[in-house]
Amino acid sequence: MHSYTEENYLKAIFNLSAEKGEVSANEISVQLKLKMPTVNSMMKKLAVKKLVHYESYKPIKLTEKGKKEASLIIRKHRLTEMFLVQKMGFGWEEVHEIAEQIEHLQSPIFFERIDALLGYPKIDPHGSPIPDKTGKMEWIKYEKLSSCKAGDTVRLAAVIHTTDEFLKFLNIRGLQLGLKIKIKFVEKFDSSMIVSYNKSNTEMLSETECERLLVEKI
Amino acid sequence: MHSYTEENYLKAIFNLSAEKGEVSANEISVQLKLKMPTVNSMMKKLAVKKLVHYESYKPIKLTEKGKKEASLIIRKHRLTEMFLVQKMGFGWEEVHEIAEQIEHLQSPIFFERIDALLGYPKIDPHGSPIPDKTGKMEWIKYEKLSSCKAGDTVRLAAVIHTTDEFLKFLNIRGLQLGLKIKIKFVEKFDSSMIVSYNKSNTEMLSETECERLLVEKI
DNA sequence: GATTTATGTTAGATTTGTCTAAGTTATAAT
DNA sequence: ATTATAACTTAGACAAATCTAACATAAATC
Repeated sequence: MHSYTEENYLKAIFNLSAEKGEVSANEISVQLKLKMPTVNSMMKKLAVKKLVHYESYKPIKLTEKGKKEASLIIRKHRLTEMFLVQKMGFGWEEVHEIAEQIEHLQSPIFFERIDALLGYPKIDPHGSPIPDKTGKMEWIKYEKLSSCKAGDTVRLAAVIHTTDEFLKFLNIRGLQLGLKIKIKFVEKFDSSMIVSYNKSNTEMLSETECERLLVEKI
Repeated sequence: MHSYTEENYLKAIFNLSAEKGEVSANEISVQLKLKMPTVNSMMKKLAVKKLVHYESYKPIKLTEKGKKEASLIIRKHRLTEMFLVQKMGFGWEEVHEIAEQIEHLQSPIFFERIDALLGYPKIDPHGSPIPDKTGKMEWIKYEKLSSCKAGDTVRLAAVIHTTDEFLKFLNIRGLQLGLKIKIKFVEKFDSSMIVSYNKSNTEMLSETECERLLVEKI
């Protein structure tokens, strides 16, 4: 179908344009660690294949076709991450790199089997939604922890902008999805929070950290 | 390390030269479905990398380094096949194609985990030995079923020159590794055999089929 | 509004892995 | 032993994906 390389572009564009619906060529080049002319020529190629809307000097958007293709790759990525955690005993901080490779496998039966063995999961180990077979994906509307107030009690639902380091940071503090967290205090000048959970733990979380934690109010 | 393409050449050369210790460029081109000049230029490249011994108009041999690299890819392939069968419920006829892709993953922890989850298996689902981490592999010296005589009782130990079709053929007849088989009769003119197993089954196996079944005498 | 800076584009080179066409060497057949 | 066939090599072309250098446009700043 599409090359490994094209798939990586589609995924990058999808992720980078998640909020605004469009990306600059520059952002893509930073994300994929490629030079701008490389991105430029790939955009022309993807435009010919009707995967992106591309006009000179304008931001890049995925077409409907492009979005679907990207979603299906992300589906494979997230199913794989879930399988690695649930069935192979990996930590949530170990799975990204492996899934980056497995997501490109061309084998519908392989991913169908993973899906079935996992019981058709709706979210991945980081709380991100897994697109369905048609490429549809729905983000449940969680709040950022950073937007909560002192006194709120919330449940940790997802981690965004995950890096191995941040996930290890959460591991050390015993912070995992589903955990009930009580916000004790919000520092005025830097928006850091004092939170408690698991009956005994009390921790300070910086604003950056709170921006990356999605929660649902209880 | 080495490219996906180079890995496929190494594996092909390893498999094709298993018996004689050397291969012709022509055999490689047939195996990989590539034209001869393509193979020729790759041989020069692999020779520069000290992975093969190559001299004009002479058969191709893997160097020790080349053998080790090839064995480690085959190790990943066979571990993967075992995992797909034992842990994911695939049939032995379904796993080759998937393992062909997974064998190229660059992730030592992934294959170490597979190995551990399987309990460090020594053979794959088709009875082929799995090389160890240093690339060493030992074929237990099985006999071909075709070399056995009427009256012999044997245990099915491995299937060689496997194709999906042949494995499905065995599935239909309930022939699986470990099975005790009694040779009832050997037809003189075509070397086909009448065998019985599982108390009730009696089947005729052609010479070609018997050549592909490795057994140990009981 | 003019100028500087950041972003985007074009042109052309490079690497990898493939091909076809043409020529060379070895092997098989008469 | 000569010839015919099969196997191998060389030369040169091509596509994919990358790069650098030079140029063009848009955005930001003064």
